[in-house]
Amino acid sequence: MRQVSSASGPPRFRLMMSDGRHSLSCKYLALTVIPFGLTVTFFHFLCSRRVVIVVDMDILQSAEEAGGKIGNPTPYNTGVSPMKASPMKVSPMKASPMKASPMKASPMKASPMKASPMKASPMKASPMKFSTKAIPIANLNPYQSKWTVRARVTNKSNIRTWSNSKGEGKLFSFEIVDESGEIKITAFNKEVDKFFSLVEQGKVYYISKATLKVANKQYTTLKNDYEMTLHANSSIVPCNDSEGIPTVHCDFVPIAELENRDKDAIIDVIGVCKSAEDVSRITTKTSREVSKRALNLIDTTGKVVTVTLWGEEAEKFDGSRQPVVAIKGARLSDFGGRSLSALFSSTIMVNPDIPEAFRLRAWYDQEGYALHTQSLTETRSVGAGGTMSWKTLSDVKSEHMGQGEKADYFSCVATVLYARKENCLYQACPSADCNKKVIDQHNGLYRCEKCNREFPNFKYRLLLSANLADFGDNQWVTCFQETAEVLLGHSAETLGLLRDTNEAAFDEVFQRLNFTTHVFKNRVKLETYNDESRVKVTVMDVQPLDHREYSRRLLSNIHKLAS
DNA sequence: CCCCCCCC
Repeated sequence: MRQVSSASGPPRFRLMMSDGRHSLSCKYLALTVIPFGLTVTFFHFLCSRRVVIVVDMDILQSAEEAGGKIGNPTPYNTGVSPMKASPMKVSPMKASPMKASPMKASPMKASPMKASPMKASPMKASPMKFSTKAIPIANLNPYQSKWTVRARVTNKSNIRTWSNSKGEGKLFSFEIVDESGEIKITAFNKEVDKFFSLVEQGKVYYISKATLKVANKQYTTLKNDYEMTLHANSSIVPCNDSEGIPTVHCDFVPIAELENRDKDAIIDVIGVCKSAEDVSRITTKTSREVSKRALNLIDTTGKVVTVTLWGEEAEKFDGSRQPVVAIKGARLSDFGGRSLSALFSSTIMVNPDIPEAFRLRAWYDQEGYALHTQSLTETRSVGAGGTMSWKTLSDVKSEHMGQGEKADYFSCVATVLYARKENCLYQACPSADCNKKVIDQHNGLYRCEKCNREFPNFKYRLLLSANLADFGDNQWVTCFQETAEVLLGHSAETLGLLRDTNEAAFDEVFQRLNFTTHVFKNRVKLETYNDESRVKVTVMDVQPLDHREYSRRLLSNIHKLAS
């Protein structure tokens, strides 16, 4: 943009713009800078070609820096330029006069150039025949064509491409809401170029001349029988008067309440992101790669729930400062008990400017952070989906655990009284994934019956029997490779070598294990061998004891017993 | 005209 005159009266500029595909050179543009000056981010102007142009203030600033002088801001409705009529007087903006609603400085994205609605603007096709009388969204139907709605964009998608037997192309969609209802709007191909950057989440627009069709209920959660498709003559014009147009409305469900909701329910949730996973890439069943990131949200109910974000949302999320996260339209899953998954149609708001968020922030910073929390989402559920619960060793017997069809699982805090070093190591088949014990052929070869092969070598594996005790009982358990390595603090390989070369050091490893306390996760199952049935307890996981957490749990148990 | 909402 270049300033071409700046006498008294509004400055005039020559405007040249490019969106990378089209370029436009307007003759002269009558600029009327409104009093809020540089704090205003967007202007809506009409140039001599009767094209609505949205100009970012940054452009004006860079124009100024580049040598142009913008001059003192003049009130928008003074000093009508040589263009005779003030642009505002003929523009659809009339219905929403800027003078009546000073725009707030808003942190909008600063690249209006990306896809400016120039050249191919709908305004050109039918200049200024814009009805300013908006009708409610709820009154829209496919049988009337002359309508305008005034509504707020609530959920704008990214641009997506498709390719199938019917062809290929790109599209984006968004949802709009007014006081009467909501509707989904989709733009394809050329309309993507035309409208994608104009349409901003949270902003209010006049929208007209789009095609209405019956919505496929299979794909929408919106309460409307119809949806819109934009076409070449469709018009979307920003409206600065958002009075009476609702903002995004959320019905937040307290996290503790999620336990009582049905699987697959679409709900709104808000919580402090207490912790978040790193982003990771997973491959879906249809072998597509996608990013995911799980967040743990806590609210004043003291309960935590895991929410999974996908794709770009997962990648860009920053949980490092424990932000308040609100999600509109997450889907409730029964994975791990109760968990949530963001959908493409979900709106994810980080530190939203709403009272609930401020309340949560204050609560968390003052007390929530210290709370001993309980998650609705049972992470790391070892075993076949069964939930882990805390048991004492006497519970194992008194509750007849492991006697049923399926195995039972439990966690316990227990102390190793004794671990058998005899036969704790065996010589296993060296091939990957086969841990079968090999038979020493005493000719330098080891035979694996499972693989039906002889190998010149073997690998050591651990099968450790240990006696665990807590305050009420004791229990023999079996630890296989991984858990035994954790308990003994050495790899099976090292232990095998130690046993064969330094028996004293080998004994010392076992001595050190005695009377150490850990958190054990176990599997209990009735096993029958040679017509003899007995309950076997297998250790699935060993973790160090978190004394703080353990004490809290004991206190909580005392509390329950006392009440 | 899309319609993907996934993973443990």
